[in-house]
Amino acid sequence: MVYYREQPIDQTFFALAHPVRRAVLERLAEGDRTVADVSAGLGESPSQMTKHLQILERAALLTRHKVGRFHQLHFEPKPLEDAMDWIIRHRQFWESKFDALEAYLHDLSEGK
Amino acid sequence: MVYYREQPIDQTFFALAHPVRRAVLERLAEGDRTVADVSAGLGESPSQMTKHLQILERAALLTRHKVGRFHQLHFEPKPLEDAMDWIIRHRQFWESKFDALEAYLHDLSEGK
DNA sequence: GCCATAATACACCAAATGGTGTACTATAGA
DNA sequence: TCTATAGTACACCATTTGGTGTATTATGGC
Repeated sequence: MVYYREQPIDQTFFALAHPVRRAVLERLAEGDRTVADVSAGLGESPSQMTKHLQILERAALLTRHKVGRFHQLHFEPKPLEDAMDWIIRHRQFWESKFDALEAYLHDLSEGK
Repeated sequence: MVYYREQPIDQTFFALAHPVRRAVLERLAEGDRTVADVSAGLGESPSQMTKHLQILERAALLTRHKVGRFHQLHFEPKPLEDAMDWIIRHRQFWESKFDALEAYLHDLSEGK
């Protein structure tokens, strides 16, 4: 039975809350990779990588299809869109971001 | 000693991974509120709300200043900007989303 | 069949989270 | 001062996570 993080967006935000899992997504955003490929240089044990990948899979941020011994991992952007939608819906936040953009454009137009 | 979630953005994404904490932020985005105000109707015990608020505070998503017995909670958008920046940096994702965002901004500017 | 490799499964542990209940601190108001 | 209220602190528990090491499954190449 699953007790915590019942909503899909809970899973999404939680999956993003670890630097190794974000690094995996960054690599997958460039194209499909095997488990060994996305693991390279991250300093994680194979067992721990399996767990990270399961958390990303549970969040529907990646899917996989097996080719022989290899698992080809595929990035799925949909949950990320939903996460971003939640953030964007905070208009007060968005407006403060808009002001910064406006100021940037203003400075740009004055050649600063 | 703190073992997990050392990076600020880890704290941010983790803080967003619970529906009650997101509900608190949604209320605070409308203006400063007391603890009782943001807790109303969420079905959480006072103790648990204290913990949720500490997680949001640790993520720098809220600050507080005390007025008599009341804690005025204040929404801080900066970590949310950083979280959004991380998502945006995934160009593959961003391109698929760009059209929708553009339409959203257009609607916003027309007061819809 | 035999061996190497890709990846997961399982057992184990420390630490953090989600949640409850009770006690405590601080302040407002009568 | 007495009492009610706002909010936190603390103790306690089950579950999950982060992490390690070892075993197992599956496939490919010889």
